[in-house]
Amino acid sequence: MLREDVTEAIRTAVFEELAAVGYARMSIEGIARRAGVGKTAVYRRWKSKLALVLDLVSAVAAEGLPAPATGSLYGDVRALLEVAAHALRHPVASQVVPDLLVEATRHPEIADAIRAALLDGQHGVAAAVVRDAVARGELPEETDVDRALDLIVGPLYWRLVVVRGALPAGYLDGLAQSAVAALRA
Amino acid sequence: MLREDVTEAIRTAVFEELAAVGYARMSIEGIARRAGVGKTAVYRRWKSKLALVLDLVSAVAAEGLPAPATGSLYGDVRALLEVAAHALRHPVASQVVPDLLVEATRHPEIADAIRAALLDGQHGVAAAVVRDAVARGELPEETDVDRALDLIVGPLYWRLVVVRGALPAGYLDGLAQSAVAALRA
DNA sequence: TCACGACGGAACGGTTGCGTAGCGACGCAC
DNA sequence: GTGCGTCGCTACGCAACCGTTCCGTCGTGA
Repeated sequence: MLREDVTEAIRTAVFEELAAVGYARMSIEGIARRAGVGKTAVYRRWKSKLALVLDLVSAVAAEGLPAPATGSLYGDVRALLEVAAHALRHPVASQVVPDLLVEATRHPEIADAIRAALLDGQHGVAAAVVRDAVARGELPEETDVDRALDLIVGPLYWRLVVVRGALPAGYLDGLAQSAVAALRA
Repeated sequence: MLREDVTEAIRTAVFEELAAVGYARMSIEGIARRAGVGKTAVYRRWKSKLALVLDLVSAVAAEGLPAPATGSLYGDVRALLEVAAHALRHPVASQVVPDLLVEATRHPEIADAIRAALLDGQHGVAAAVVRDAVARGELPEETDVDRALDLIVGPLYWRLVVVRGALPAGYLDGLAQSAVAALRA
């Protein structure tokens, strides 16, 4: 019986290590060190760094994403941005996500895991939002879900992760407003 | 006198190595190997991996960015997107840029270099586009340049670098149209 | 022609991480 | 109380790079 508290300590350490040094530099030794655990304890649970990360990403995927249903396109978009901003402002997530995205181009398994954990979930939520908006007559029938996602999340991701700029009060409101206008165009 | 052809071979190798393995995994030995050059030749020119990369990024910065002046906001935005899409579809750039952006959070010097090389240039171009549009009455006086950049480049970056999705025909046209609508909202 | 300097290559000692093995200690089930 | 499995820890041989040093070679300018 593997001790659950040790397993949890390792999981936590992996996230911290991933944020601190990135996937490429992350080592099993470093994880064990940070977790206050022997290397053996890690190897007894996962066979490699890749397997370890894939397992954690999949665990995140299982959490799911709340689907907004506020009754208006603006409301739904605003809610979606709120969730996204909350996630991307988290210091660990905002570091780990782009790091793994880059690494994904070198490891197809990571790409698959990220797709399943993040992108698919987002796509599902966006599809529901678009479907509802079409039903209400707020959007044309032929609205493309992927394009909608680009327009809604893209600007926020750019600001928070690429430029790493501030998020002034009212920014999300304006962004939601702009996104709705963009979707209608 | 350092031989220019050797210097150039090293520069090329760094870009390739950066794209292939990323900054974290990149080694001086690997660069020299790829360039078909002795380690000595590299160390004779740059004192470290960081100095080497900073020098290359600065060189890119010196190239500058063309400022569109098509006479309409839509035309300017469309042109800007064309340039950005061209850059981000380049296999090396689309790998190196996000990699260095992540690394920038760990090395302030890289953050500064990237800012000088890419973000400042973009900001300048966007400022000119917004200024012209305001002068033509296409945009309100108080339009924020950073927000405009988020709305224009964000969706494209998201699609090309994050989702790594295709760029169907007419996508940029639609995106430019949406961005203009978003800016006016 | 000759001296100088950059060249590629090999080797140096040192560090770090790999994945594995063996250690005694501890805790839990029977 | 006895055994079994996991625990943290140390050590192993191996590999990759680090940054430096010393070769012998080659091209160029004086």
